[in-house]
Amino acid sequence: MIDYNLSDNDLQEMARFFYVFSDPTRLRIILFLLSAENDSKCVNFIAQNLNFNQPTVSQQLRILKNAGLVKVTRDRQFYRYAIADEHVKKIIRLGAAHLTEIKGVNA
Amino acid sequence: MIDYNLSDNDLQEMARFFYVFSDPTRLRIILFLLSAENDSKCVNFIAQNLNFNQPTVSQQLRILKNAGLVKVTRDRQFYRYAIADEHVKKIIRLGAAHLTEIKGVNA
DNA sequence: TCATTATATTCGCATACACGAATATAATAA
DNA sequence: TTATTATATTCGTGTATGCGAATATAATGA
Repeated sequence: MIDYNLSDNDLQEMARFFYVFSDPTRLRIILFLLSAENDSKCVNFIAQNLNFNQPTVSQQLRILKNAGLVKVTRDRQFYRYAIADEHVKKIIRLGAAHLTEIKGVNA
Repeated sequence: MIDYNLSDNDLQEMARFFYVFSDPTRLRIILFLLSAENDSKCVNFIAQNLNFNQPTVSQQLRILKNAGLVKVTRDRQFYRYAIADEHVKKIIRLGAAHLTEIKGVNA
């Protein structure tokens, strides 16, 4: 089922994929985008709602875009971002499951 | 289903969880441990098979242990490591799925 | 006890990263 | 055209990280 002999290249790509989810700021943005998956959100809206600086949001969205996890649509002078990969939700669910498990053990 | 309002603390823990999977060396070790899940493997065996230095393997195993993803058992002077969290396999499968999807798009 | 083996730990270094200030770009509006 | 708005990009800085050399620790064996 699992390929245990991935190439160095594949391994690097996989690591790069998980890297995207290894930062709290990016996770916060991802969760925000997931929270209303239907309507995409522009940069300043995200920044204001999550209390981040605009460049911070812009930079993290670029990382998400390069990883193919968000898609951008242009609406006049706005860039609207939305989650583009269905794996994102699954990954977040796994992360949350791990969280509750850890918590359950310590509680 | 998904909690979109996680605390900063939870977010940090989740990020820390995904961070573990964001390095090719750690992924290689994880895959190797998963490849024969039943018998746990000692450090030098892993190092020799994967062609890594012993301290490198030791350090990465410590990260995996601190994250609660591997368990250690002592066998004489050997420390034997094995995957301890069932989420690991699911995460790897998701990463592999993302890989093949990316490849499929570019092929 | 002394040597060997297995593993962990420390340390230094090169690299990657996140972020905010400043700036650039681009579209809209007056 | 000029001002404003939205976003991207650049740059500097502090911090985290991975790794290998060297060393420490601990168990076994002679």
